[in-house]
Amino acid sequence: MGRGHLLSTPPYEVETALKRLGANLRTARLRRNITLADVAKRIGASREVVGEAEHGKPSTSIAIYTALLWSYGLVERLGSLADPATDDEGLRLASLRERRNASTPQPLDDDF
Amino acid sequence: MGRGHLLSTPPYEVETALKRLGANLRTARLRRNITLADVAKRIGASREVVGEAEHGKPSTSIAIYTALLWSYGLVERLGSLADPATDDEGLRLASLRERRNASTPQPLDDDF
DNA sequence: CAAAATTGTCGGTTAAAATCGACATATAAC
DNA sequence: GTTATATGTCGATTTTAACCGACAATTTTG
Repeated sequence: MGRGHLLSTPPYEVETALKRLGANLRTARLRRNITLADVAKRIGASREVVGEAEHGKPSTSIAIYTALLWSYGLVERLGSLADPATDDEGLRLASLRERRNASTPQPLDDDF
Repeated sequence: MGRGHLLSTPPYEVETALKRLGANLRTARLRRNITLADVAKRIGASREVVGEAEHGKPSTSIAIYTALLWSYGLVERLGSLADPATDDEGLRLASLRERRNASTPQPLDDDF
């Protein structure tokens, strides 16, 4: 995956935010009294990657993190992360001039 | 990466949550009137992966998503995603019995 | 209309993510 | 103490994410 300049050494704020998220996920799991192996099986991933996510590993896929949120019933919060309605800076800029929608050549319904 | 059962076909709720997050990230970028190439260079990633993140690709690393939030000044919201203080289900369970630490199972101190 | 800018896509390369098995080290329970 | 459970770590393998360059398709601008 390339020499992953971002993946290996992310900005400090990114690193700390991920560590905090990982710690929160661990707390959520322990409160629910389930093991790494249990939740890993439930989301269809290996036990290792779940442990790495709980440590805030930056190069771990967002699917792992999101599936953990989902298994704890917290996934709907993800969609409000960059919610345009609460993006104050964006709202301010949008009120000045909304940049017309960028190119989207073909629907191409991406299903990864 | 293994046959990535989760990465290729995540739960429906996970998929939709990621697509919504990606769309929000795109809106945030367009409002700020910057290009994919600009933000990619700013976070130290390739233009492609940023575009993929804006499509909600599950197998993309969380570092990309988080760096985008960071570049838009929204990264602090990530840490509150699974915030133990607002995890109602977790709080309810924690009030019953906290699994971590809390050794010495309190041999039943029913006073009176 | 054409030119410019933005975004999408393709082929090829490289580094590493994710998996599995087995074992070591906590941690909790007996 | 001992046993059982949970988590961390290691090596090896397979899959592929992320990179780069170039080009195609799209949208915006003049």
